[in-house]
Order: sequence, then C-alpha cells, then structure tokens
Amino acid sequence: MFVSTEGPILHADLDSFYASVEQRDDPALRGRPVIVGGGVVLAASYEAKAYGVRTAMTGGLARSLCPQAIVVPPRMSAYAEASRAVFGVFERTTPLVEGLSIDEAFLDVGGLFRIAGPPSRIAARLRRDVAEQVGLPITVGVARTKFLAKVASGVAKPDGLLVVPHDGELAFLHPLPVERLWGVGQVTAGKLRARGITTVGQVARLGEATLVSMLGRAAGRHLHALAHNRDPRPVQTGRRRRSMGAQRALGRRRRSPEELDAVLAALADRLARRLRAAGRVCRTVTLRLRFADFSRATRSHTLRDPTAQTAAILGTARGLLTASRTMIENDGLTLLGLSLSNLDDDGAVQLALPFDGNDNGALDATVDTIRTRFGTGAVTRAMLLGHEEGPTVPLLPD
DNA sequence: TCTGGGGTCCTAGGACCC
DNA sequence: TCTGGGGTCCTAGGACCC
Repeated sequence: MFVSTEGPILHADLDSFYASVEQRDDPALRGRPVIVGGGVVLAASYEAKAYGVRTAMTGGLARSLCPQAIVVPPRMSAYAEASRAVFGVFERTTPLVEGLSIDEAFLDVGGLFRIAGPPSRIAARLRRDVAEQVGLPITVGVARTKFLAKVASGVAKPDGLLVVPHDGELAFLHPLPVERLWGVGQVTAGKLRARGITTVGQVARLGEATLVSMLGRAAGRHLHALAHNRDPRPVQTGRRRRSMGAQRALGRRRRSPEELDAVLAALADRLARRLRAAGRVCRTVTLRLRFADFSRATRSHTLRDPTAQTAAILGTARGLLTASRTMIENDGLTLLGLSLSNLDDDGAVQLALPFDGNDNGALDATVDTIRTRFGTGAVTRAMLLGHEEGPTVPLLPD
C-alpha cells in the first residue's frame, strides 16, 4: 500500500462504459441508441440516455421509452479487457492510481508538474491517450481533493474535462444539487428535501449536529465535511477487496429444494475458484436472499478457520439455506446469492517449476519432487501456469 | 415496467472478556 | 451481592455506488 503526498487529483471515468465498448467494436452501433443488457439496463449510450433510459432500469421500461434502441447482450470479457487497457494508460500517467471500479479511478498527479506540466495538460493528454490507444471516450475531473474531482467529472460528462481551480472550489460546489454529493442517494436526498434542502450550499449552512441527528453519525459528519469541501483522503494504491460475491436471479417461479441446491453449489464453486485464483481465504460465508416483494435477508456464519475450499464453503452455505427454509417457502425466493468476507491472504507457499507442456511425465515428476521434499500432504494444488497471459489450470482437485 | 450482478461502508444489539 | 466502563467479535439490516 502506498499513500500519496498531496493532490492535485484526477478522477477519470469512462462514459457509458459497456455501451461505448459496443459502439467501438461495431460501427453499425455508432451514433445510435444502444442498451447493454436484457432484463435490466446495465449501460445505455448517450443517444439512449437522451430518451430517459437509465442504468438499472428494467428492460421493458427502457424499450418503451426508446423503442428504436438496439439491445445487445453484455460481453463481460471484452469490458474487462478494455478496462485493463485503460488502466494501463492510467499507470503510464502516474504510479499513484486508485481503482474504484471497472471504469473509474483516482490519479494523484501532484509532483508531476515539472515533468508533465500542469494537471489540466496531464488530464487532456490522458483523455487523448485513452481515445487513441483504447478507442473510448473518458471524462476527467481535476481538483485538489478526491471528492471534488469526482464531482467535477460527474458535472463534465460526457467526454469532458473540468478543472476546479483552488480559489473557485466553493463557488463551484455550493450551487450544485445535493444529489451530486458522493454518498447522497434517494433516501438521503429525500430526508434533506423534506427539510427544504436541495443544494450543497444549503447543506453547508446546516450545523454538523443537525446533519448527524438527521442522517446518523457517520453520514452526517461525512456530508458536513463534503459540503465544506473537506476531504483529506489520499489516493491509495494497492487496495484489496474485502469481500467477494456471486448471485443468481431466479425469477418468480417456485424452485424445488434440489434446484436451489444446484444453484447454491454453482455459486459456491464459482466463488471458491475465484478465491483460490486470488490466493486468498475467507472466514465468513453470507447467504443472500431476495423475495417476491423485493425485501431482502442475509444469513451469515463465521468459520473458526479460514478456507478457500469449495466443500467447506458449500457446506456452510447449505447449513444457512436449510435454516432459512421457512422464510423461503413463505415469501417466495427470487434471488439467491453468496458472499465471502473476512478475507485474508492464503498462507500457502507457492513453488513454481518449469515444465515442458508436451511431457505429461514431467508433471508427475515435478509433483513427486515436491512431495519428497515437503511431505505427501504438501501438494494441495497443482496449477499449470501458461506462458505470458495464458490461463491457470488446476490439475489436482481440492 | 416489474426489477442484474458486483461491490463498500455504517449501525446496532448481543455475547463475551477484562 | 450488586455493579461500571471499555473493547472486540458476530450477526443482521440498510444505504449507496457502478
């Protein structure tokens, strides 16, 4: 983990990311309203947004708003690849990159002035590099703090660049609607609106104690600080994920216990593989349930010993599912999810040996060598690592 | 229109320990 | 016999983000 010194900070955010990748890869989609995703809108091109189509909207509503939209299924691997390429551009701009999601990041460019010029020039070049090297539009907000840089990119979208000058921070911030504040969603905006508060400037005039009594301690303090543009958080590289999850929507049809168990087993298997591929272990297994009325419930169990084994994770998940049987039968289950948290690094030692892929005998010999040296039980996983970017193939079952 | 899939952080009560 | 204050961990729920 590396923590930076002090701004200026860029917030770089790809525009309508999935839809832009689709338009990049299929010229027939350019300039036309594009919706990625079927049941729910995962992303909409700006041409579709002009008709009111929004992310997370149901497909039916989106099509009724924009009947001429072209709906394409998501291609997650293409987006992951595009994301890697864009983050490559980020890393060549500055080593101080904090990824926030697949399509946005903070970049600390303080200290680059002498070699790269002022932040506005760095940001302009970043946008040009992403356009030329990856073929995607990206918006960049520049400010002294993370929070303000993020607000700036939100205001500048799409395909824009906005620099908030040091002496114009509050003049920029205070006229904005409260929804622009990071962390203010529907619920919080509703609470504020109920008191007649619609702009950031109005929030700033409220005392911290008032905000805390309205929104709770953390949210109140957070909002108070942001409204006054106080955000000391540095750009942090190397942040690690704290949980890992997978879920499956089930529709409204009633599912048999056997069907549910099959879904659960698939989720546990997928997660355990991802956990092992990341070299990590978990201690807490959480079952996520959603019901016909869209209410949700979670049931969790914390293990004594951390694990990344499919069997241990699935066994725990099965226990939680069994304990939730009555709820599931009464309320109509529509989604089943599993989440792993309390993550830690796998303590395993990894030993890699060169191996001629054409010679199966060489693999056995390698495993034997390790077993002779470290004991029969020492080899719990054998992975075939490809040259360069090749896949990692597990050779022994867990 | 009838609602995906992947995450982060905070709150609050109870158990337990010193 | 009745009692304080502080801390950590676990569980469940909720807001929010992309």
